Amino acid sequence: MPELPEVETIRRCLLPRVVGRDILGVRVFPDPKGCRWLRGMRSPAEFKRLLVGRRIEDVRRRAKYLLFDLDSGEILVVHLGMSGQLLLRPAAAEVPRHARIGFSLEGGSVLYANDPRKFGEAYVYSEPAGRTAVDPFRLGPEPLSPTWSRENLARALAGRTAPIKALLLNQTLVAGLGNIYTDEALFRARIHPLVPGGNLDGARVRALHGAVRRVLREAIAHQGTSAADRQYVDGEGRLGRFQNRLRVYQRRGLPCPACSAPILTLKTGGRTAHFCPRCQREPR
DNA sequence: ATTGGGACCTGCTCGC
DNA sequence: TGCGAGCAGGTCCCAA
Repeated sequence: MPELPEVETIRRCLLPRVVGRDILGVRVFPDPKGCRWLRGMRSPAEFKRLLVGRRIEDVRRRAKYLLFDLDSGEILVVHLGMSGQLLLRPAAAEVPRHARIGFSLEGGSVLYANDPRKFGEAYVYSEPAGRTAVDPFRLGPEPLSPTWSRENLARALAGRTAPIKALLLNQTLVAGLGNIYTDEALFRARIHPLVPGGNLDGARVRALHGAVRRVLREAIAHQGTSAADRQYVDGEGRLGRFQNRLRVYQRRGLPCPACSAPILTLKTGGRTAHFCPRCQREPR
């Protein structure tokens, strides 16, 4: 579910609500098949030991990862996978249906990791021994960073034969884009999703670089995309609003906002790409 | 090395 | 109304 704008929206929601608070307790909800959420940790007990009594000093984002800086110097790393949510609720409120972890915070609230599909993950990064799974710090550049230049994108694409759609989804080339925003950026740059990345000339790389930044900024300004299944909500359970501004994603068969041709979809790399066949020229 | 396909899970929607 | 197939925004792993 959550791509860079959704994770950033969650971060901004949680920041004033959790920073400066102590973690009073950690509850790991039992799962008959094992809690995949903690697969990066040796055990739930180890996870709790590293967190209970720690104060949250900051909440940062790296690509689609949320990083909770702890007063121990360690970092609670959370990735929401496809269906994960971080929900802040009063301690007396109902436990979310798919709760995997509950972090009880000073002040009477509980931060729940709620995730029906269990693709999410949390672990404490305590350089280097505590981390055994994903390394969030070996991702490609942040697309909204001032240092991510169009030359940087051009270098990443040079010589690549894979479809540009697949390359934009590759987190080591540029980090934080998922299926929604790759489709939306390619539409805005008028590039067909199957064009081999290395075939893009300077003008099109420049257009793509600008489109990626614009679409991400606009999506953050609208609190992310809560698409058809409405799974994405921020820490207070609020929906995003960018779904009203999507131009191609989840608009198959609807008219292109630029030229009115019906939006088409295709499959590439196991993902559905949405595009306008008239505005985004077929590669040859 | 790069590319492409499948696997991992559960819940929801759609068509019959 | 009920059922199975297909689909879903992410990442990892493997084989070619």
